Parts: sequence; structure tokens; C-alpha cells
Amino acid sequence: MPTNLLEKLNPAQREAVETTEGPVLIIAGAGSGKTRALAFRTAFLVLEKNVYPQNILAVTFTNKAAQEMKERIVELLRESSFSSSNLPLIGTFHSICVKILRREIDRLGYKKSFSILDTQDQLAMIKKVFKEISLNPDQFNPKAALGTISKAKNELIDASHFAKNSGSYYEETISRVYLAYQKKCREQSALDFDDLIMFTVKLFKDFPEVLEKYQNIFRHIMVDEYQDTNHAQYELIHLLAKKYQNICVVGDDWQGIYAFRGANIQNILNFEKDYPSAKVVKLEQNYRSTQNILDAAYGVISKNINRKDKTIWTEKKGGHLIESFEARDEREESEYVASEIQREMKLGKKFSDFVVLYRTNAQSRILEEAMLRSGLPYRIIGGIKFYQRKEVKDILAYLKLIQNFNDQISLERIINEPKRGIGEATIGKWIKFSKDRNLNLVETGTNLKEEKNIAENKLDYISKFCDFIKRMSEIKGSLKLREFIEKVYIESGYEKYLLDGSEEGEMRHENVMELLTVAQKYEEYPTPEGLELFLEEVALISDTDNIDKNSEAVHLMTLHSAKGLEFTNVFIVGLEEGILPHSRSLLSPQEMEEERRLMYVGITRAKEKIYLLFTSERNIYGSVQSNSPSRFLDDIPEHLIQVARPKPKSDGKLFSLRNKTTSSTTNHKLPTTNYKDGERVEHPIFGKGLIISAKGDVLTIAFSKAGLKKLSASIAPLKKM
DNA sequence: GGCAGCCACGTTTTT
DNA sequence: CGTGGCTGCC
Repeated sequence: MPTNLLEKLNPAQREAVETTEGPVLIIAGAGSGKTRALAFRTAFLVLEKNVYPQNILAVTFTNKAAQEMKERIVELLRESSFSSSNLPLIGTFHSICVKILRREIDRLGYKKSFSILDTQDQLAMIKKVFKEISLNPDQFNPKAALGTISKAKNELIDASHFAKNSGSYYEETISRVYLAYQKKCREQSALDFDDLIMFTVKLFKDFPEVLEKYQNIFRHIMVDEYQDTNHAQYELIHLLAKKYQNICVVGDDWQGIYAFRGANIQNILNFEKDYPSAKVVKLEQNYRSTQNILDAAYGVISKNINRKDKTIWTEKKGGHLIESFEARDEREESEYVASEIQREMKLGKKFSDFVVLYRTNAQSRILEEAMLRSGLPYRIIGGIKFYQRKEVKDILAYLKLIQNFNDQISLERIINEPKRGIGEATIGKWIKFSKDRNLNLVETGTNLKEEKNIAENKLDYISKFCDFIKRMSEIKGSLKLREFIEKVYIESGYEKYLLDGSEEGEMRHENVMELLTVAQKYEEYPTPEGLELFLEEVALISDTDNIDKNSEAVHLMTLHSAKGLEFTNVFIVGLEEGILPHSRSLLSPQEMEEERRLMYVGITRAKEKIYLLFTSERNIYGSVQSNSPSRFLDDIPEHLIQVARPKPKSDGKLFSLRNKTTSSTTNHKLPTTNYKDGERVEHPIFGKGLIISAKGDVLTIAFSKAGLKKLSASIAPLKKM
């Protein structure tokens, strides 16, 4: 590695990069350049220590993080003119386990062509199990059952183990569900997300020779966001690293916010106990925020007892004060946000410099409305999920069935989409028929005549359907993936079913077209392999991965989604007891610590300015609640906070206009309504439009390009034409 | 088998 | 207040 690469690092980062042998724990504060350190470390191993790239494994939690890491490493290697065709294995826990299981899972009695169940599939499966063992979903909540099973899997407790150790009536009942669920999965060669990890660990434990093979491949292991690992993931890494002990984990215990889904923060806190020879490196210089922001964040996190100590510092002394604002209600809160953004925009900021963070997704709606009224372009992260849309899932189910003739969940999903007159009863008979003969569903489908209990016309439909699936399976190698999926889409009758002339159908069709675009990426692979890769990627993908950082819009997202991101100005809304911290955490000291870490994550996203907002009254589920201000506000040193108050009109702030007795609606009605129906206007973002209705301050405008929008006459930057 | 209306419920989220 | 899931009727 050219020495100038190392010179780009600070001393602590350099130490992390240069310690290539033995266990290393990198405690990396928010904004301290940890991804950078990991990428450099990988490049250093390859270029300086002559480690083969294929002997390096880097594990992340999200596809996005993996992608980012890949890009950085490729860039570093390319700078040193090292061929980047030969890359380390970089991926999420789940994708890496899938890779291993695709090669080895037959040892555990599963087919290598196993399907992967997502949360919806899992729930469908659980509900079936409930029926099978005649369990009343009113007494036991299927979602809760699924949660308990998932938790067990994260602790590496398999079904029989769970059954042995169940003490209470509840546990015994769940253990019956668990056993039946797992049996069903096995019959269909289906694995859920938790199985992917648990089975890989089981494989390694039951087959030492397999473990050793992978230990020899992955001689250098790096794990990002180590504070978010659960027990199963911990064990997986522990096994792989056992032989060579070259394990480097990076994390920040202050930012662990996923305990609720099984992450165990003790994994990082105990690293030095697990690996007594571990070298500990602390990255404490923050390159993102001002000192004031860091001090505020520290004020919050320092109240937590269960944490390692570290000092975060920055060269950016001082900075803006933290602005706090008490709004009367959530509507005023959101309008304050919008007006502040507009005010700051005049100072030359970009829309993408702003993010609004909230505790729960339900808070996004009112913010969205305020953005619309003010004409601010915005993007909600984590709202509607593309891969969860019915039409997308249906098409994928067709493909999954073509790939795995035993995929019962997929079959049931699509046998009647489009309508073929096959209902639950018929499918039940069909499945039983297959099971009795130990044949796969598609094969028996063309052969069901022996089953006397199914009406002639239905047999015909089933047989045609199965012929279709078989035919598609045969030709899948002869077409490009995109063309193949299109063929399935059309010939299954699904296209015709969607395009029924309705607007909604048109939209759904568009979504399928979007899916085809995704498939185009696999053009270079022959279809059987491309199809496999495609289904794999799609099964393990999530929509937050698609956050387009460059999109010119204000971002709205939950505090959880914000981890790893940074913005110039950060608004945190709903800082009230019961919201942040969330009501569910008020009674548990541990959960309260997690809420505090969440707040810490929120504050440390900011480069320049933080706004903390709360309301005196808030509408929750239709009734008005009045929460007291969040305890986290008190944790921030007082001298760092500037309280925004109603001020005289002159400083141009919308909210300064108002004293506390005027309501926001009356306020808005005052200056406006020189707009009339039928007038033409122009908006800097939405373009030209026509006013359809003007009711008080609220204008409904049809924009020729952006469509129908409701805007506030007093706030939106409209020009008459 | 399909659709309409009613009721229950209501963190956070990745894979 | 909204939504989504399930029941009951056609």
C-alpha cells in the first residue's frame, strides 16, 4: 500500500488498520470514520500483508452498508492499481449464510434449492399451524407466537430444545407451534430469516470438517456494527474466528438500538473477556458535528450506566446552540419545522441538508402534510415497501414456485391469482394427495385425476396451471431473465388480470415493470443462475437500502432508520414522555437506556444544527393527550439550549408572528386568499399549475407535471402567471 | 368463492 | 383516527 494511504488516517485509525493479527476491538464513536477505517484495513491486508482477498470476510447488517463498504474498498484497491475483480467477501450476515447453506445444507436434510420466507410468509405459515393443531388465534396471538419463536432462534434454541425447557402453559403451547412450524418448513424446504443464521451455526457445530473448511477460507474476519449482533450471530462469528483468531469488530455500544429484536449489547461489552488478547482501539475524534452538538449528545448518553466510557471530541469548537421549541400541538410542531426549513433555505441550504426524525412512523403523516402545504419536496424513508406490494410478491411467488416445486406458501399465494376458482378446500386436498404419495405439488397437480373429491373443471384448471409452471421451468434457461419474467407475467394471465382498465391496476402494472427493471441487472448471467441470484437478492433486500442520498428533498424518517446517516440540520420531533422515550419503555430501566441511545443517535446525525421539538397537547388515536416534555431535554446542559419563543414580527420567522392565544388556523387565514379558483400559478418545484379550489388558506392545485397538491397560500412560494 | 362491513388494535426494523 | 384482518352473508 502506498504510504500516502496511511497518511490519510489519524493515529487511532492507523493503529486499527495496522493491527492485522489477533482479535481487535474498535470502539468507534459516532462520526469517527469507522467505515473508512474498515475499508482501509481491508486494503491494507491485501496490499501490504499480501492476504488473498478471498481469505477476507467482512460482515455488515444492511445491504446498504455492504454496498458502501464494497465501493470504498474497490476504490482503494483501484488507486493502487490492484485488480478489483478479485474481492473479499462482503455481505450481510444473512447473505453470507445463504451462500454457505446453498452449498452445504443437504447435510442438514434440506434441499439446496430451499426458499426463503419473509415475515409475511412466516405469519401465513404460523396461522396454518394454528389451524392444524386447533389453536385459537384469539387466545394466542400468532404474531406474538412468531415473535417468541424468532427470539428463541436468535438464542439458538431449536424446537425440540424449546419443548424440553418449556415450563409454563404458554411456553408449552408455543413449543407445539414451534415444532409444527419447523416441520412444515422442512417439508417445503423453506427457511426463515432466523433459520439462515441458526442453521449455519448448527452446520458448523455438527460438522467440524465443514467448519474447518470455512475457517481456512475466512482467515480474516471483520464485523461492522458489532453492538447490534444477537447471540446466534455472535456464535457464528465466534466459531469462524476460533482457529485463526483474526477477528476485528467495530461498533459503538452507545448506538445499540436493536435490543428489541434480539441484539445483545453485551457482545461488544464482553469482547475483551471473550478474547483476552484483544487489542482495543478507540476512535474518538468526530469529523461530523460541532462541539455543542457533541456536548448535548454526551449529556444524554452519560445518564446510561451500562456502557463503556469514551470521550468524543471535535476540532469544530462551539457552533450553533440547540434550539428547542414547545408547540401547542403536532400541527404547529410540523409547521414550525417547515417554516424553519424555508427560513434556512434562504441562507443557501439544499433541501437534502434537512432531516426530520421521529420515534414512530405514525408521526410522519402530519409532517408530510406540512411539507405539502409549504411546497417543500420531501421523501419519507421506510414508508410503503415495494417488495411487500401484493403484485410484486405474487410475481415473485410464481418465480419461486418455478424454482422450487414444493414451495407450498408460494403456490397457495398464486394458485388463485388470477382467479382460477381454486379455494382453500381444493388446495387442502391437493396438498394431502401430494403428501400421501411423497411427491412434489407441481408433479401431482397434473396427475390429480385419481383424487375423486375434486370437481372435473377444477382438476382441469390445476392441471393447466401445473403444466404452465413446468413449461416455464423447462424454458427458463433459454431466455434472458427479464424476458423470462415478462413471459411468466403475461402467460400466467397476471398481466391481463392487472390491466382491467382501472387506475389502480395500471399502477400495479407499473410496479411489475419496475421489478423487470431490477431483473435487467442479471442480464449477464444465464437465466437459471440469474433467476437464482435474483430471487436471492430480492429475498434479502429491504427498501431502506434504496435511500438515495442525493435526492434533492427533505428527508423524513424514524430515528432507527437514521443510523449511519448525517445531515446538516436535524429536527427531532415529539420529545415528550410517552413518545420519546416511548411509553412502552417507561417501566423498564433497560429499555429506557435503549431509548436514550436512540436519542443519542438522533443528535449525533447533525453536522451543524439541532432542533428539539415537543408539544403541550397531542392527538393520539383520536383523543387529545398532554405529555410532559421528555426527560432527555433535561439531560442536555442548559447553557447549550436556546428556547425559541414568540417574537416580534420583524425577524421574519413565521412563528414569531404569533402570540400564544392565536391559533395557527386563524393565523393562516388572515393574510391570504387573493387566489381564486381557475387561476394559473407557478411553483418553483412543482412547476405550472391550475388552482382547482381555494378554501381559506388551503389551495388545491393541479400541477401539470407533479399532479394534485394541497398547498398553503400563505407559505407556499407561488407566483401568479 | 368473493366481497362488504365491522371490530380490534395501535414501537422501533433488518434480513 | 386509520387500518387491516376477519366474519358473515350472498
